[in-house]
Amino acid sequence: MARAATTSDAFNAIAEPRRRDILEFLAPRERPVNDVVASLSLPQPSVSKHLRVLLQVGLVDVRRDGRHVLYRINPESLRSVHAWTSRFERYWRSQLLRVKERAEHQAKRPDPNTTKRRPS
Amino acid sequence: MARAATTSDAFNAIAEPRRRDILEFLAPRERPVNDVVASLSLPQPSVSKHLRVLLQVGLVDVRRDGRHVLYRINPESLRSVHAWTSRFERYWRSQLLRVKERAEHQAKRPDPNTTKRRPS
DNA sequence: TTGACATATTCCGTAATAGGAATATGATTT
DNA sequence: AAATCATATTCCTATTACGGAATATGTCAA
Repeated sequence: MARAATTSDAFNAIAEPRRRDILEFLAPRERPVNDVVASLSLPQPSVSKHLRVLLQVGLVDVRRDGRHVLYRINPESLRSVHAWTSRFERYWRSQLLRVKERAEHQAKRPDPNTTKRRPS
Repeated sequence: MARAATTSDAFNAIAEPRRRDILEFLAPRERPVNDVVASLSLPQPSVSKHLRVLLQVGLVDVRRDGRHVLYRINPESLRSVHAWTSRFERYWRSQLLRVKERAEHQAKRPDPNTTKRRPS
């Protein structure tokens, strides 16, 4: 059956690194396509195609202004991904805690490699 | 060049919904392959293949115990994805704020389409 | 209308997927 | 050693993605 379409959901859409770059670039404010092209040094057709994917999964919105087409992120669509990863937050937190505890035990018998040092 | 390999990073690996299901199942504690098979009702070879992908990107770890092979999540690897989406948190927060403000203005001049209604 | 600018679409080739079925490998028990 | 249990690998196929190049579409200006 092959891999799921990139347009099937946000998870598939953001698997492509360039699309993540585009989203980051659009985050602060809406931008015309050519700004993306210039900023990321990608061929214009490539950017248009990536934007289309992002649009189809609702990660960006568009509006036209004269001959410019302005894209902006729809951050709401990223919440699903954020929410999913958040389910694992407690696990990496407890993992960090274990690391921290180990470090504190170490502190009783200090490790020369870990002690403070100034740049010589 | 075709799509990036599913094994190239966590983003690509979790694009596959079954792999996300597997990670959720493994989250509480390590499990043998057959538990995953039984729990998710997937063919065993399919599970083994998915686990291999997850292993290659570091999303899970393994250890052998007799004839069982126990997989466990490595939540640390999901932090990168969480961290990336977090960069957009402030944007959806302000988006929510705008929605909330609109709602409060609406409250002053109630919209009949929005007012409460009981099923007739 | 013609031209210039901005963006989108199409066509092509290559590469890589996930699923299914069959089979191989590894470990344990009898 | 043979049978059994647990897991991994291989082979096959249909589908799809991405990049590049060329071209189409759309909008404004002169």
